Amino acid sequence: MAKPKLDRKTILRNSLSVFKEKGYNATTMNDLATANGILKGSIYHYISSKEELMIEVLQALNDHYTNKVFSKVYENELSIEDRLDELVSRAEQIYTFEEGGDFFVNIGLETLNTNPRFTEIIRSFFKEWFKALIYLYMEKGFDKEIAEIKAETTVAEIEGAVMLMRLLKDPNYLHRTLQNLKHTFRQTEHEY
Amino acid sequence: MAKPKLDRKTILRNSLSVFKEKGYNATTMNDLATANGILKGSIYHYISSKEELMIEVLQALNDHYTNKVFSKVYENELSIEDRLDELVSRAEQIYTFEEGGDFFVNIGLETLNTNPRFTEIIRSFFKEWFKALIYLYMEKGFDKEIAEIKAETTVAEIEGAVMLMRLLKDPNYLHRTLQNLKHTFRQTEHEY
Amino acid sequence: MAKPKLDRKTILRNSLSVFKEKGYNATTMNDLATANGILKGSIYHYISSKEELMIEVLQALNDHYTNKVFSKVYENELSIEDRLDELVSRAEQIYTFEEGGDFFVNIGLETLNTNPRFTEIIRSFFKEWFKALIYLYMEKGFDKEIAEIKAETTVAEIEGAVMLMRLLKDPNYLHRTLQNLKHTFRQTEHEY
Amino acid sequence: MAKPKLDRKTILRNSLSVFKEKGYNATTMNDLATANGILKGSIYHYISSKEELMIEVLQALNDHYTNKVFSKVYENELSIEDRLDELVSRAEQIYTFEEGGDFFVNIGLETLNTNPRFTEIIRSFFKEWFKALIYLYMEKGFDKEIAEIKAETTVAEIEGAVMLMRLLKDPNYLHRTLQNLKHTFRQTEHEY
DNA sequence: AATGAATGAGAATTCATTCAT
DNA sequence: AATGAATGAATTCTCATTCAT
Repeated sequence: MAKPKLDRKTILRNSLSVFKEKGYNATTMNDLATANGILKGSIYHYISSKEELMIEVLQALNDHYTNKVFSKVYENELSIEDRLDELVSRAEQIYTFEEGGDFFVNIGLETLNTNPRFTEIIRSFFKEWFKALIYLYMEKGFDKEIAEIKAETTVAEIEGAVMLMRLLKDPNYLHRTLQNLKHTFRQTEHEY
Repeated sequence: MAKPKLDRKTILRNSLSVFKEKGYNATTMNDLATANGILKGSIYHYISSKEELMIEVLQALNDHYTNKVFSKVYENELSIEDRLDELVSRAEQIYTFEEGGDFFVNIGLETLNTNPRFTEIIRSFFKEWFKALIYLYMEKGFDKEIAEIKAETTVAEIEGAVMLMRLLKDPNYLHRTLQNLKHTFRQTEHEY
Repeated sequence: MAKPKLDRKTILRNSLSVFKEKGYNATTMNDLATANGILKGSIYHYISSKEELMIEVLQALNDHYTNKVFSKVYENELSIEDRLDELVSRAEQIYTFEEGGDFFVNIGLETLNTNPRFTEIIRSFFKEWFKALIYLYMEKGFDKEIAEIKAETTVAEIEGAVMLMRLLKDPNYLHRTLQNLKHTFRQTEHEY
Repeated sequence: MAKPKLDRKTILRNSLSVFKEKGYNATTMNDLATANGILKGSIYHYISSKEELMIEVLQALNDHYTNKVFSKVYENELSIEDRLDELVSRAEQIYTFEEGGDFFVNIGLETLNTNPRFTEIIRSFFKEWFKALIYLYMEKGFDKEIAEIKAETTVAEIEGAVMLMRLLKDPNYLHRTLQNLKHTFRQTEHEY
């Protein structure tokens, strides 16, 4: 046998893909091994347990969003509106094409009462997202309190739309929601 | 020993409560039996399998919402606004107090790729909900197309808020979202 | 199928017999189930884990020795010499016929650095044995300090003989050792 | 990278040390490799299997005792008493400092019914030990039969004491036993 | 020689389901 | 109906061993 030498990133990506499709409990170690092109027993060369693997996946995703997506919001090169657009586009791209951007919600809800370690990471993801949106809305001129509510509503809307998109197999839900968000954001100033 | 014979409704309610807390896969037949005050072996006197039980639970819930909640929307005794209020209040009550009103979403997402029979019922639930909202928005004067979008957005917002409420353990998300919805609904006419 | 309804004692006896033959690590749950006339999956109706089963076995044995064997030593109906004889005969009977009376030693040594919970029970067994012998030797007129050394030597000799008996498949080791013990005990007084 | 090539003796010593601590079944090839400063896959350059390794370890130990320890007994340079002292001192040193001199007993008991090849070597070790002691006791003037019994008792006492020492974590057991042995040996003649 | 990776045969344990009483 | 017991398939994880580089 040659040496495909699975690197960490590949393993995490392949595993994410399986977890996305089946959720945590319904995913077997066999599923994960197969997705990585190896046999059940071999996956333990790379990970120590199913739970640890999920935690690594969640952490990697959280890091990615925090450092690569949400962080854009604090860079001054673009206008505020463009930064929201950027954030939204990234979200749409992720949710639509990687089919399962609502991973945090899915896993979060499925394991809410059984795996506090998962929940912790997932909460931190949403807090970072809130922070980014609150920052944007405050830059846009809203009071902190209002900005907070708007941030929460935005996230709720996006997550709700993603969920409907998945359940009802209609990608338009998300697209419409995001369009609406961008539109509203640009308009908002006129109201105040 | 005169154990009160378990009636269908009781079983479904008790089972729903367990499924809500643990999800589908993580719930064992033992959990379900215990929640019904009987032993594992006995539950098969009432149901034929875990899967059928879940289907019955989903169907009962769907029936309840369709016939008791969404149907109110078509009754002309109240004003349109009051009918939305009614719908929203019901939602808040259910989601907040029964802590787990997002049952359809949770189970739907968890079993999306593994149990099409569940998905089917869940989809029909959302379609009924949409229908009710679309009807309301059209009564309010919106075009069909706009009404559809508004209905979807409304559901997405509510479901998103419920998710955040559960994940972040903050019931305010939902309350604020629903307040906002009612408010917007009443105001909308002035814009047009 | 009828209902053989395994009672606790039977399970513990059957399991003891397997553990005696194969030791702790080499015994599989399948071995234990088979010895109890059931299938692997069924044994979990009676026990929660292999480790807990072993603990129960050790505890039952320890209780038996403490309450049924060592306790005889403190009853005044017999002469001291007869009480030692009694203790010794019991030991011989157990070690010889139940082939594996050195269970405590075997399991103790095998799991010394891996299962402190086992070790604890095993230590308590030896302490009770010491206590009984020290009592006898003191009744016989020896100083506490001497009695302690004699007790330890006695146990060491018996256990050593049992080991040799097992390893070398010669039951005479034990018999001779015990004979010698009884003999020496009766003679001792003349020396002092 | 110039790793000092592992010589046979080093491997056997390192492996012995691991087997002593964990026993046969609980020792993994990984434990053995690590103890030898190499990785799991590499150990097969030196040995062919876990079982063969254990056999080599047992054989090396047996050779050592037979040729370096027990053989002293037959050399006429020292008095008989000094030869026993020598034997005993060696025993004490080995058992106490290498903490695990009861290796033959431990492994013997653990694998008695599963690895006859181990048992064979272990039996031969005890036979050599007996032979040496019988020789000593006969030189001392005892009849063959008495000498045999005394030899057996001596070994039983030492092994029993070592076992108690390990289980009860008290090194005094062995020391007292050996002192007693030497003392008795020197005294014995006066009784006859 | 050394190693990293892979393998596959079990190991303990869980659990939905069946069934005799 | 209720139950205790049994079942057997599936699941996670371990580990001795093999092998390409």
